[in-house]
Amino acid sequence: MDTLVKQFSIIHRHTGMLLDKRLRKLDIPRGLYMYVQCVCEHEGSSQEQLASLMKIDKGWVARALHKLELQGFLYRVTSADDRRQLQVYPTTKAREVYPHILATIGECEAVLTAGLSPDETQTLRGLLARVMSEVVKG
Amino acid sequence: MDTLVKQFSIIHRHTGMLLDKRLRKLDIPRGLYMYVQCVCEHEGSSQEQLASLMKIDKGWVARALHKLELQGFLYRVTSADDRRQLQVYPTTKAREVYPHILATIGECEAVLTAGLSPDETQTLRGLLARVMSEVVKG
DNA sequence: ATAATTATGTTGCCTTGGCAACTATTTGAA
DNA sequence: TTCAAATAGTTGCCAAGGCAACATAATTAT
Repeated sequence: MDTLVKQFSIIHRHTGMLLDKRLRKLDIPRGLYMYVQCVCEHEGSSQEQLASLMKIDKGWVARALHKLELQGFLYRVTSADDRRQLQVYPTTKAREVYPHILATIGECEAVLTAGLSPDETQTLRGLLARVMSEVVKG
Repeated sequence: MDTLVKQFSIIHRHTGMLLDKRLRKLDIPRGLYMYVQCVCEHEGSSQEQLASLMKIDKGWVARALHKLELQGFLYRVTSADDRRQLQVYPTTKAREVYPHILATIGECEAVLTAGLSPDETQTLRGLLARVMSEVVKG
């Protein structure tokens, strides 16, 4: 039996490949889908907040959002009450693509759970949630 | 509840950070521990075989093994019966560091499973093994 | 036996993402 | 009030890894 570390590594990398293949058809920059998703679901959040939601380095978040802004998926406005903050909003383009992103994620999850019963899938989700909360606190 | 895709992404990235922190103390190039481990456990395999065991792109495997060879963790000899193949062997340095790698992986797994009972951990391993076999076949 | 195909490894180019240093703003304390 | 500390974002640098093109060697078919 493999180690958990190895299992997570393999699953994550191959899930990424599945997503890439499917997202390329929509005109979404591969690997940036999650920023579009997150911004659609948390309109007006600051970059720091988005980084914390996704548990991703704020430096990379800044770059990713910049790219997506250039490509017309979102826009950023300086917050009125704290001029350091940028509030991020989705454009119409993002909102149009959002349901397709959800569908794509759904397809990938269907692949991941193809060998599992609905009950087992639920068990897995729960266990992962608990693993996640341990690993993020280090 | 987060999507599985997101959960796997967060867990994988943060597990990587845990490993990095610990491996830096041993003199192992961060992120290359798994190649040392794999070569110790499958002496004499070709690069193609190692890539397939780890489900990692052979191009990156070639580069990783080259680095590790320069740092004295392994050596590669052209196979006698197929002169295209390189057979990879661990050096004494690798064998010395191997138990520390296992210990480090163990520590990280302890963090991951800190919120789980032994039974739940076993369940998780089993579910992940099945998810893995689905995702690698695409 | 030679030509076409397949297999192995190498390399270039690309993206994701972590870390650290830096700037600018805001807040809090002397 | 002014000066120090905390906070938000940006940028440079680095590593991991996927993909495709390539060279060389082996295999198969003609």
